[in-house]
Amino acid sequence: MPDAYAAIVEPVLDWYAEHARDLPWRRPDADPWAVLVSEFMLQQTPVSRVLPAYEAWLARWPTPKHLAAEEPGEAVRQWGRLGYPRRALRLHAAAVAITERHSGEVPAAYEALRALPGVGAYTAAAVASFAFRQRHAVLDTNVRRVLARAVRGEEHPPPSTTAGEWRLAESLLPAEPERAARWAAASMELGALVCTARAPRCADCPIAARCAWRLAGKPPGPPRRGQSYAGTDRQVRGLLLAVLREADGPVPQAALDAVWPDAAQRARALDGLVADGLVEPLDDGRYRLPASPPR
DNA sequence: CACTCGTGGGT
DNA sequence: TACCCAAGAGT
Repeated sequence: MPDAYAAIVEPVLDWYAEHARDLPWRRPDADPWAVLVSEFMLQQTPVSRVLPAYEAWLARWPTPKHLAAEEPGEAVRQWGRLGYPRRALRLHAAAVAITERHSGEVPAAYEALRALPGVGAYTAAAVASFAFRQRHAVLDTNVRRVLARAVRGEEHPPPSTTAGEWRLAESLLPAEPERAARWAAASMELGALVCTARAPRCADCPIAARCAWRLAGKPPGPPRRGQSYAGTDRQVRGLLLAVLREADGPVPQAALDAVWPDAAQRARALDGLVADGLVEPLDDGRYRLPASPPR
């Protein structure tokens, strides 16, 4: 494609300068720890629900060392109803690793970030880019959708990230690190605010004139199977963990039995929570949030 | 690679 | 109202 950079990157950067949201983790006082916390919370969770949880978390644990000194169960409790509570456990484990291996400072190197619990390719690139202003391809669901439409002419990106998507993202990366970091945030913001999954606002899009998908008449992509929830183990796990979160201390078996009628599924869900280290069984038959990290 | 893992708001 | 799906990671 001829000069995709000028056709895509520059208009999106200009658009971002006008339309960027004032999010707390983008402000100058957001240090690398704050950025890391925001990225954990934003994994599969909308911004609007993260905002209050982010503020409360950092008020309680302003540095990795503060969190590392706590029991992991306290992280799970503070996580509240953000969903996917294993993230809380991994964020706690990351704080421990940062304290032990990096003197309590969030590392700047991509590989060191990637080695932290709960930090995958996206989060490592995002923290290196947003907190340390480095040059990395930051490929989240928003960017993948923007590129799928604007460049590939398809409504949705593939189910899982492909090598081709990474190649494309890297080919568009501005040479200057600061500019690359701004592009990362800008392309995500465009996907979040304009090039949305459901009802894209093409009239407000800075690259609509060159968007391959729009120019092709917005052909609908193949149907994608939705994630079912009602009646699954995930729902039962959520109900069980909610009881433990809201209790002050250990909870008797009967309190957990009350949340779901199917005893077999209930047992399977509870076993899963124990296996994940989210719940600790006591010798007296009661259960509690974990007091010590799983080794 | 396919599957699992929470929760709640938007359409 | 019933879906759809949201700054993914780990297995």
